[in-house]
Amino acid sequence: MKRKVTLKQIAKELDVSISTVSKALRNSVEISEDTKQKVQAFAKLYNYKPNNIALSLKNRKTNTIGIIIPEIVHHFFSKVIRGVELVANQRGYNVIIGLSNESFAKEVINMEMLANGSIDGFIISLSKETLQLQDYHHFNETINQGMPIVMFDRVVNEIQCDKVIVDDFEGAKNAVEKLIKNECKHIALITTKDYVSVGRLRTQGYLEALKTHGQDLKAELILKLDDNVDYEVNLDALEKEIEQLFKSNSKIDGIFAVNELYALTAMRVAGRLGFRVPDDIQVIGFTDGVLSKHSTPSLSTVSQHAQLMGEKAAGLLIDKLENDHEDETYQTQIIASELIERESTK
Amino acid sequence: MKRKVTLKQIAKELDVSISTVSKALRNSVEISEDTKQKVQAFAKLYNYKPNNIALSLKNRKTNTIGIIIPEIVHHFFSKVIRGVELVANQRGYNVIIGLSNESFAKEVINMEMLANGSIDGFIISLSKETLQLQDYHHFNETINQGMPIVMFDRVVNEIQCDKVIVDDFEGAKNAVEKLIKNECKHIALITTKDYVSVGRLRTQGYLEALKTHGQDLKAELILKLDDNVDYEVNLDALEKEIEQLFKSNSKIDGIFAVNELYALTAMRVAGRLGFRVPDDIQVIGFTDGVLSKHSTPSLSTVSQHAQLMGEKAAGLLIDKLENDHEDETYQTQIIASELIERESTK
DNA sequence: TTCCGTCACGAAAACGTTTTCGTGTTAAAA
DNA sequence: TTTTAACACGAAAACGTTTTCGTGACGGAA
Repeated sequence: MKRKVTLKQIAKELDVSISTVSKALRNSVEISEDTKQKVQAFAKLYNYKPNNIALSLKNRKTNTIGIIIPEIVHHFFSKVIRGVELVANQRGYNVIIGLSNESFAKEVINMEMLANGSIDGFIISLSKETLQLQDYHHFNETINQGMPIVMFDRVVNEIQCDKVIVDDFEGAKNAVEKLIKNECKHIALITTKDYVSVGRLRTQGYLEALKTHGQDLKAELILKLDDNVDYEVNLDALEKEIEQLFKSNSKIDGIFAVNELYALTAMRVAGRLGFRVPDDIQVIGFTDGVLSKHSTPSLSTVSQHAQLMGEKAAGLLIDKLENDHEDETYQTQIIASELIERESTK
Repeated sequence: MKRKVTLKQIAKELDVSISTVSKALRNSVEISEDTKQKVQAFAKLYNYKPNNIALSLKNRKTNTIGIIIPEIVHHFFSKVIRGVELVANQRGYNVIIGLSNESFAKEVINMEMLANGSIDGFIISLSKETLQLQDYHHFNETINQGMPIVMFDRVVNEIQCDKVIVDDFEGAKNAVEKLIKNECKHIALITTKDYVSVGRLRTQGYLEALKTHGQDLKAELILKLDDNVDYEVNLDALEKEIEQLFKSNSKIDGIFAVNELYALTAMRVAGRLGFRVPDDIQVIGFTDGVLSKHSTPSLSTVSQHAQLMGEKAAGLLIDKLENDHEDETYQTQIIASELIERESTK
């Protein structure tokens, strides 16, 4: 077992100073050709690679970015990570992940753990609990210490930083307009409670589309679900809620759901109740998920371009890092969503 | 913008030495109560936290583990990561990710990038290309330098290290036996080419089950797909292959597929060809996926307990790290798979 | 011969810690 | 009064780099 070789060891072996070795390896003009050759050959032989930690300490720069997300077993977030990793790698950065698990406390802990020198900057999507509590001190403190943050998807105005979001409002509006254009007269909305910013915006998009096209808003067509319930493990409850929606509104002919699971479950419940999709009821979801593509019928959906969001976020962060934060202005990049039409709409 | 405060700054401010500050903060008996109080109060006020990088350099221990996987937008792998992150966090470690994207070169690059001091050990699942090339030098070099590796799922005998695998053979055998018990007489296998170890083992499980129960093996019932084709983006091609399988074997009444996508697609194709699932054809997949649960009919499947695999892998790695690698023996932990019966089987 | 400039290299500081060892002061013991 | 021990603290090394600055040797110019 050969431990990694250091400059010091090379220096000793070759009977020169550490400085000489370092310079020789970096091809400094200060060092004679002879010595350079000798040192470089030796280094190659022993597969010398500079120690990253030492470099980080010296340069006060880790070339690592931290990404904190609520959940990783989630198509959207894993695609974002892929985007982040892609450009991070291209630009010589590593990616370290922290999962908040939708918990405020874990978000704070994770950030504190990483903020003490382990990384150069953060990419973050807020946990639901943080959104509820509206406690953003940990972000502001981090920013105050000179560590840049880029937020994506679940963002919040109270924090001054770069942001990457999808046009939730427009995306939802387009989706609902599509349903209207397809002659749906009674479009239901399945959404979350308002504290999740994206849910709120998508709800507003729905409202706006109705308003624009002169459909009146019927409160009984809106189902607001408690997003704290994990319907992924509690599917029955979700189905009951949706079934209730159908039963008290027999004329529903269109559904816009703010995420994939809601949309899919709505389709299934509709089918069970004897409705045909898309003939009787058309459905559009909001997501980057894998379910939409593979369900039968496949689900029309508003794609968020998650990977692109990750790429943009990483790009923004690294730009800021390499400009030495000199740019004190913050930008919000909006990624255009895209309506992907599949079998659940006409 | 207040930069993070260091020991040196505290020392200067309080007019004591750096050593004194360090000791005071660690509650050393060498320091008087008075001084301790003063220092600790000051540190708290300025929110002093030791710099991780400096600690890493000093202790030659980063408390970070690297996980290298072929793909992150994948239910199985993201669940593994969740498991890894869970126990890593519990035990005070961070997790840094590298994506090989199924490429040998990227796997090597990623490992080299991390092996130079950034992490204490690796958790890895091999890329397909690595499995094909059978070039494992980067693993052996890493291990030789004293950095422990734990492999999971896609492992290989040539590398001496701890491993965590699922009982692919048994899992497949059980699944096929379930089909046999449910009176399937013509069970087809949809699998990958043999270089992916897990595909090979599952295939063997299928063969073994047939043999045990006296069914003869019909080569035309086995569909070996080229796993290099990304059928996720090339669904049509996959459907065609499977359709071909059905058409040339009209008596198929059971299907065992080595992953979720194959199983799901088989169900869909079967449906299109007029077969009813599970009445005419029963289907079992192999996966930890989300598709199985939400498809209609929902898919019976062999669960791999991905998160548990991640937890075990992290546990093994950290154990080895904290025993100072003194334990020179390697173990292979086998996670029992579990047949989850849903609607696609009787 | 003297001076100066170039060449090739080494010493040392710095990044932020922890820890070992040394040392000056004070109080108690002889 | 002298010796000793406890106490409280500081200096310095170490982790592995990079970089600035200093310096001795040597050759050429004056």
